[in-house]
Amino acid sequence: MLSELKPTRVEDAYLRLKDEILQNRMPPGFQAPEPEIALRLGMSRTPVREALIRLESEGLVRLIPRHGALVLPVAADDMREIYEILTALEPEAAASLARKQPDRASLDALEAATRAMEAALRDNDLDAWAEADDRFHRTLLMLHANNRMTNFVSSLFDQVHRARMTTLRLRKPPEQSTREHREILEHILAGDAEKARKSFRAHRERAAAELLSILQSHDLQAL
Amino acid sequence: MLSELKPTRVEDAYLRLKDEILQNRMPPGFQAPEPEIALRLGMSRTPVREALIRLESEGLVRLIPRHGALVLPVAADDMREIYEILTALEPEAAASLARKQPDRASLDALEAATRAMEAALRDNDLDAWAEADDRFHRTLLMLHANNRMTNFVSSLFDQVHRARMTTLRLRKPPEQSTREHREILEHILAGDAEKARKSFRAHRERAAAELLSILQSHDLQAL
DNA sequence: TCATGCATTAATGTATGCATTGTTTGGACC
DNA sequence: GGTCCAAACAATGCATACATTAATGCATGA
Repeated sequence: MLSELKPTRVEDAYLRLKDEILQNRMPPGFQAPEPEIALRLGMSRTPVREALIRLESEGLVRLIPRHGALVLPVAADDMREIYEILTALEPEAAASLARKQPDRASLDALEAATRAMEAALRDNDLDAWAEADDRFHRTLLMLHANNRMTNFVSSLFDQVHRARMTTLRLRKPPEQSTREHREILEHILAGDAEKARKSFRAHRERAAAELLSILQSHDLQAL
Repeated sequence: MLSELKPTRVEDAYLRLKDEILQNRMPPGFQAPEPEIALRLGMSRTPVREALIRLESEGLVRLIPRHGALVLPVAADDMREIYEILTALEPEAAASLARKQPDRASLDALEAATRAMEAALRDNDLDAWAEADDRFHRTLLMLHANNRMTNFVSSLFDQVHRARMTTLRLRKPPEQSTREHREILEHILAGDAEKARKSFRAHRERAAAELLSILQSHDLQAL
């Protein structure tokens, strides 16, 4: 009845374009008209158009009337907006998770991500660290069971992805950040909602400040 | 150069459909295929399609493969999701506004909205009250200058709009809510970020509890 | 050289066409 | 009457066509 198993071109275009943007193969400032993108993707304008609209609603791209799609930079002010929202939402999710006292199994994924961060830190493998960090945050969201929040926050993660990749190597090893994740996890495990919230909030506030300061000191106004 | 002043059909379709949904002229459960909607709006499927995609991303509609667009109900669990997010975000905006100490002029709109609520309460004009309430919340967001937050929260307001319209008349006059708005405003004016945050949070938590309890006691699982 | 305006080009917004595929209907058969 | 199947129907996803209109290039003239 409801198969739902047919990969549509819109979906394909969406995923491919998003990937190109996040991997910086279509860097900020890159601009192309619909027909050109359609040509590159080997499909007609119609599905490309719909994919672009979606990317625009997620803040990765801007559609400029006669100039095609522009891959947006993420400027310092965007970071401010995004981190402000993350600072408000994620701690809420963490607190609620702590309150819920989910079964150990659900938390295994969080535990695994945290361990992966710690291991990556030891190995000095920044890419692995970033991946694990991302996984931690996304897992936490999933466990929290608020779809609207999950989707929205995910799109924010995507938006800062490039910036974080850049700054990753412009800063000291993320020891503190790793410790904070462990701490948050402990509070969740202990079922202490208030501490979880506080820790997470501190984590985000520190991360935001650090990111902004790196951007400024390297004069990276926009990524 | 950038005129930006041409009403497009997509925009027209979007606004008209959204209005019909919010005014309950297309009630939850209403379902129609693209061609039919296009016919009703007097345009081709293409712009209708794009408008529907947008409405879907805002959570008002769901596109079901062979059955057209379905106007979504807002169920109790959706309320939970939405209010949880509002409870986290709006107090943040209020706090930051208090911190910023904006010039009196910017706050006039908030003051006006609050006064309008108080007046509407005296006159027992619930529609006017609801309008003023909505205006208060939207104004606060605007003043806060976080576009991502503004847009997202606005879409959440839209989603609960119908439910609030219904419950409006199933409860006692919103005296407490009105008082709370006044209180929040006072804290902002006084520049007390923490109190503003606390008040707003309490406001949202109470409102959420009230709404959910009304829905339950009237057995309105979804609106 | 630089500004001006016209002709050309090209991108968008929208309509329409078409193939695919799921849904529904009308019987035939039990 | 109920069930099963095939044929007709219909909606979607995508391609393509087209009118509009902004951007661009170029020629012209100051």
